[in-house]
Amino acid sequence: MSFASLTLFQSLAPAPLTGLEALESRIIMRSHAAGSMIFAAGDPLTSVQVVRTGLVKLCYVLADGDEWIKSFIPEGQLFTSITAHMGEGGAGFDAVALEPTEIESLPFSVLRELAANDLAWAGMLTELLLAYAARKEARERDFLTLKPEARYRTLRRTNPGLIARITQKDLAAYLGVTPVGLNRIVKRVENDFTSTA
Amino acid sequence: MSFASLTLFQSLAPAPLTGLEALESRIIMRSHAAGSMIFAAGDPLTSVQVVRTGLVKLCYVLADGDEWIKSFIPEGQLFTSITAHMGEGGAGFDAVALEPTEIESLPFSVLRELAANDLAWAGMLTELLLAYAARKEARERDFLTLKPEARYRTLRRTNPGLIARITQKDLAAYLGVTPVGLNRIVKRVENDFTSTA
DNA sequence: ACATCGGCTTAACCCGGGTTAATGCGGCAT
DNA sequence: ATGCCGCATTAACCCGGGTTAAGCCGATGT
Repeated sequence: MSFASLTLFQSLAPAPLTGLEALESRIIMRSHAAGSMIFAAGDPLTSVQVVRTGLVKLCYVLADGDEWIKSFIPEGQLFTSITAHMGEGGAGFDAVALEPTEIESLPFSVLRELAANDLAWAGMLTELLLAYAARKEARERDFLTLKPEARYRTLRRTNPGLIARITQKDLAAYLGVTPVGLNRIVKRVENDFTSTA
Repeated sequence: MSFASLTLFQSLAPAPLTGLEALESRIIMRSHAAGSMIFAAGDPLTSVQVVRTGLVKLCYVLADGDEWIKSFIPEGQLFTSITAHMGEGGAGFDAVALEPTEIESLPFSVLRELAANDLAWAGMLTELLLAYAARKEARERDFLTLKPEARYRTLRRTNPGLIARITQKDLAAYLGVTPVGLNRIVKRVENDFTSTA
């Protein structure tokens, strides 16, 4: 049986991975209804999660109740809280299912163990972190160099599929504007397209 | 002789590193005058840089000439362009010395070679990337959840030393506001402190 | 000593997005 | 079928930071 996480790891490794059975036996599958919380900020988190089907949002919830979305995780992608694995205690954010979602969960310690003893696994981990760092860097760049409207236009161009799957409210929280603000932007952009066409 | 990069790597490795001589022999030292460019966006970049003394800024320069600062690299820190090592071609940003700066440069291929054949080096690379990812994540979070004034207040609290070393113009480019905008913020914050005191 | 240049400061005006609030709509539960 | 709740939409007003422009100051070069 081919779990999503196994093929994901294989695809990243510089050489064939051994010990997949050891990992496979530690995988736990879980289902989450749309809207349900997978883990909350502060929860102790010892595992890595792979989304098999569905969609997850990772979000910071501020003291005043404001919610800002760090990222969306669609099927086939992995997520975890980095700081939780650096001795900082719990997760740094909430994870919430946006659709009926199936998740594979496996202990981070297993992965760390494999990487500490096997060069192919260590190489896989490096690739994983490189890709993650590149994504975070791209997002930092967007926040630094683009205004809200340009951020929306960019996302609309590069990832229309995501926009179609989520609410405007969540999209606003991801882009760093309020729902009302985003609605204005969307209207403006639509007008641009219909009038130009 | 103990190069800065060697002690840096040692401090991150989960186990003692071997083959340090191989690396040491490939280190090139370079001096850069204040204001001089270390590399430009688009330049092919095959090396990793460690700042020994001085201060470097990494910045995106947009088509319209606007400059936004991705990060400041003080002595003892490492920097490189991640995307340049992922087959994307050149560096994604400029690197400019802000002070008289001495830099150790070493081929990334050497590091990759070591990591591909030695678990301790692979572990070091993992730690390095984890720390980097955590920093980028924290900055993303600041942009997402804080307004410009709050970003300035946070930096003022957590890293006053940096503020003292750079111009207000560069600080503005780092915080994502214009120089005029930052100047207003600084004045406001100073007033808060003197009137409360 | 002088001119130059870049960064800092301040002022005036502009504008995009924040805030609040009202309305409408669609999905869901009972 | 009905009531409810959360999201989308729209309007009115507010405000922080953007823009432009002017004056100032200190460092640098001649």
